[in-house]
Amino acid sequence: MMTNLIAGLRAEGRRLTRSRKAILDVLEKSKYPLSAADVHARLKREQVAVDLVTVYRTLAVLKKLGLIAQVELGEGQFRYETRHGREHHHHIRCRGCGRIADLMLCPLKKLTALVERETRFTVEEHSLEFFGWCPKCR
Amino acid sequence: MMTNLIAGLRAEGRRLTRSRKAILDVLEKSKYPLSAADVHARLKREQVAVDLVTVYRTLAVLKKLGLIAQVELGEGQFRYETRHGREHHHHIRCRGCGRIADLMLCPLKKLTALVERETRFTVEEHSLEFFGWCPKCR
DNA sequence: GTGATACGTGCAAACAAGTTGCAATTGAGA
DNA sequence: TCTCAATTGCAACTTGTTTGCACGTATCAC
Ligand SMILES: [Mn+2]
Ligand SMILES: [Mn+2]
Ligand SMILES: [Zn+2]
Ligand SMILES: [Zn+2]
Repeated sequence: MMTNLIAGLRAEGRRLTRSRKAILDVLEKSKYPLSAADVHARLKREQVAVDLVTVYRTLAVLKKLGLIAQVELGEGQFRYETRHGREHHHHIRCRGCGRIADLMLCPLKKLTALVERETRFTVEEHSLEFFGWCPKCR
Repeated sequence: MMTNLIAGLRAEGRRLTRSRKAILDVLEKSKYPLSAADVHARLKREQVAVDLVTVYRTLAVLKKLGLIAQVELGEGQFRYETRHGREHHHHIRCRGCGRIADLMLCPLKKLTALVERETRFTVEEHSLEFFGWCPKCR
């Protein structure tokens, strides 16, 4: 991951900084996608002083480098999760407590061709999220 | 649809108003999901004076009544579309021009049981959106 | 139809997520 | 170590959405 980060940054003439390492590290350690505010809060907890604006800017860079993925879960905010070492997958969010769990499967791998035929668009990406109730909230 | 609206409203002790009819009507006529601002702009174009705040409040009511669905397409805003007379379906959005097209299929109908087994959540809903390039932008 | 009343609306203000301008700081190559 | 463009922090801003409150109006009982 750090290797990908360095390589990606250099390829665009960008620099490896303490903030960037720390932010990517926070995402690597999380079991679920984090919002910019989440990342910022965790950095603070770890005594890493990084401004929220830098978090936003860094998330944009990491996303452009393809190191993290942006996720939308109906909350009116974006979340981000690392792509390193994790296969393409999706999520489910509890409508009671907000808990987010990974769903390590994707029924769409084979469907791209069909979607392209139906819509006449070229498909580049997709998002698939589920909403429901976790065992505790049910 | 107007029938559903009246019935739904009454069931909750709410009233049928000019604004609510007009907003639902705008959504019924649109071929793609609209943002609150979109709805507001179309009302203005039709000389229907409704405040943007009322649009937001009405969208919330219609959503609660199950008459409209909320859609997220990676834009940092919500869109809404009527459910009346339209089967459950999904969308694709062009990364060039922003055009949104319906995709009248859902590969997930049979998948709920599997998702519930995998995650131990109860599944209530899902969102599936595609991103790519339309013929003109490709 | 009239009146009472609770629901709905407009306007201003507040919020919240995310972005931008700019001066000061710092990573990376020479 | 020096140079300089990339990065950062801070303040201000933009955009999408929500809230408070006084006034307006749909609905219902009479
Ligand atoms: Mn995940
Ligand atoms: Mn649609
Ligand atoms: Zn997938
Ligand atoms: Zn579906």
